[in-house]
Amino acid sequence: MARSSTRPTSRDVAQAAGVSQAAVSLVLGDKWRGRVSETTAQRVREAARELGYRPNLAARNLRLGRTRTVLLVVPALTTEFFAGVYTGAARVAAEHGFGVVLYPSPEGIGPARDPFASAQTALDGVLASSMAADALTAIRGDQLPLVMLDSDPEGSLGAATVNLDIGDGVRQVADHLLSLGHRRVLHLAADVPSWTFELRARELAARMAAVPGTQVHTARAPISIEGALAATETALTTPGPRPTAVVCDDDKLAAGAYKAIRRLGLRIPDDISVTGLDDLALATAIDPELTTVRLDAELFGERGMRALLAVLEGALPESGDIPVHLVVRGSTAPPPGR
Amino acid sequence: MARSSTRPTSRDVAQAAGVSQAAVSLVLGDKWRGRVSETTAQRVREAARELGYRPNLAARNLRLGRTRTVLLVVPALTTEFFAGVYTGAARVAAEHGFGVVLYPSPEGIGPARDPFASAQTALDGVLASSMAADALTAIRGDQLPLVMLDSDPEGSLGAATVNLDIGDGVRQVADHLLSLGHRRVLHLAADVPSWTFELRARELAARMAAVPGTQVHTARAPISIEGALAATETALTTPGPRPTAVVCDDDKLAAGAYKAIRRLGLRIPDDISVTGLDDLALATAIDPELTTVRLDAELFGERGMRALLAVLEGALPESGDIPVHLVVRGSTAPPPGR
DNA sequence: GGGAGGACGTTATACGTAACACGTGGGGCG
DNA sequence: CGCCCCACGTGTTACGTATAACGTCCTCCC
Repeated sequence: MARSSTRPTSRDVAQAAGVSQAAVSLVLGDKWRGRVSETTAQRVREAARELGYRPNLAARNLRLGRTRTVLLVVPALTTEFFAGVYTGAARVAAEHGFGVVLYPSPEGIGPARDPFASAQTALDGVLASSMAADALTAIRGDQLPLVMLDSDPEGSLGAATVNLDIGDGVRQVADHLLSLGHRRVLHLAADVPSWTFELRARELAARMAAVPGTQVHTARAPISIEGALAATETALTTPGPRPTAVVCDDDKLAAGAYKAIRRLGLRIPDDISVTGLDDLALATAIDPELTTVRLDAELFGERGMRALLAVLEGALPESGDIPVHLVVRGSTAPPPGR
Repeated sequence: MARSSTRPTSRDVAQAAGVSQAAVSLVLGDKWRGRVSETTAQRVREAARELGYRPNLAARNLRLGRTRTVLLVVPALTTEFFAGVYTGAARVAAEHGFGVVLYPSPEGIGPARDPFASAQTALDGVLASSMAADALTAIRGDQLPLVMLDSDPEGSLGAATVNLDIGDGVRQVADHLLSLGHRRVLHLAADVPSWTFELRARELAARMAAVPGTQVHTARAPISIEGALAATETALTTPGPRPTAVVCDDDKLAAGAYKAIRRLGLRIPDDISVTGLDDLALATAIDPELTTVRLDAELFGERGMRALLAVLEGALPESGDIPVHLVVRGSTAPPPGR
């Protein structure tokens, strides 16, 4: 119990199982056929699981002089293109027992920083987006210092959290539309179970409800242009008074909404206003340019990293949400007949 | 000389400098103030440089029980948003002497694969995009097995290369426009010194020249919507007969061209056709949808990785360019008056 | 009944680095 | 003149793992 502060080694496992360290290595390395009895192997595996043993990769790499790891150098991370490159490469690598580590040649970080400085690996800590939920259990298993990005403060596993003030962004959108005179709004929501999207729905509904006579209908769509197109088209052709504005959970959904609206022969923003959230390049590529909420992703990353570094030093991370700002462009206007 | 096949260790450096291994560690670790004379330190640094010494990170990490490396978990790599997150995080981390390794929670790679399997680090090999040129010198310094992605076969440092058949893509674009009847074309070129962009210009010019009476003018723009907008507007308002088609080096440039054309009061494709290259989500978000060349990024990644694995096994990598396909959408039509 | 060999493990070692704990002269100071 | 301490290093160790090289029994067969 006294040594619970340090990670268990194969020697600890050996002691717990009453065997030598070598035996542990053999069993866990799957090299024990005919060298260790089934029952002993069982006992070793049990002990390893109980102690939460994870091999020290630095030691293994040193011993083997090999890492089964490959570096993928890409020009930057800003392109969807290289996202696909990574996906394909990682799949094949995984099939061969290799890992892939990304080194996105950073534009903001001085010229030609040594790629290998980024690869010292085995980890000191983790900065995790709450949307990568399935990876979190594995992370917690390692008891590594953890900082969450944009996570439900209640459900963040006790880890420190850095959040964008998305709730305020949604309120800004609502206020903007209300002040233009909109009262019937369609919320095009991302069909993804995530705290951040629930927050958006909640805040939008609450803010609109503060003004008498407002209505918010909701349509759900997967985060893709086609999905948003279909959902929007369905929602806008439903009988009853048509919404005068569509509030989208992100810019990509808004791009889909544009296509649906255009397909119905309506004009943006004359017949119907549209808002997004993210302020991607996409927002200014489409016509008219999209009124949206700008999220300062770089600042978000900076703050997250600062928090993690603070945790690593035993200090208390800076708190407070990161402010976001509404960017008004050409996709919003007063509702027709006003 | 005989041991030139294996990487030099700090002990090799020590021997070359006529000091102990400990001294080397002190000098290179910058902990020698008042412990080692300036002249001796000089000698050690000299020897290290001469031997091309690089510390073994696995050994260092093992010794220190610490890695100064942090993991950033993101939902996927497909969002520009998290690209910004990475940039900001990496900048701050670098300021603190930390590296960042990306673990893009892979959608295609089975559920919740252990993030730490990807982090075995120190590298066996490198898969490098030719666009990350500034990083390449550092890579070569380590003599790691290397496979280049989309690189000039002549200038790839002797490394194996996996290429998309961009040249053929450009030829398909040219043939498409020619068969529609276009004869005056504006080439909106990426203002980036890179083999792949030179190739596009060369192939386009060659293919168009095969038909008598064709003209290709060139405008250069940085790869951004605003840059492309400005360059296109300038090019289209130049005196003389206006081009009937704009061939863009990628989809983002095409989005900028759209805005310039619209600003000039022209219609796509009635007055002028536009083509892109990449087939990003952007291509179907804009109106009309963009005729472009689809690059199979995932396949590209797969082929690259396969090649690298082959090199690591001492085998000969599969050769042959990866085919690409023209996707005809609504942005191209016969030229006006035809 | 004796030796060979399989079943089951163990002991010992090396990977390359960082840093603690020691030397060892020589010069300054009392 | 004697002592101490500083300048300049060196010897040694440990980090945690994988694996080669050894034991032991016990069984089985001649």
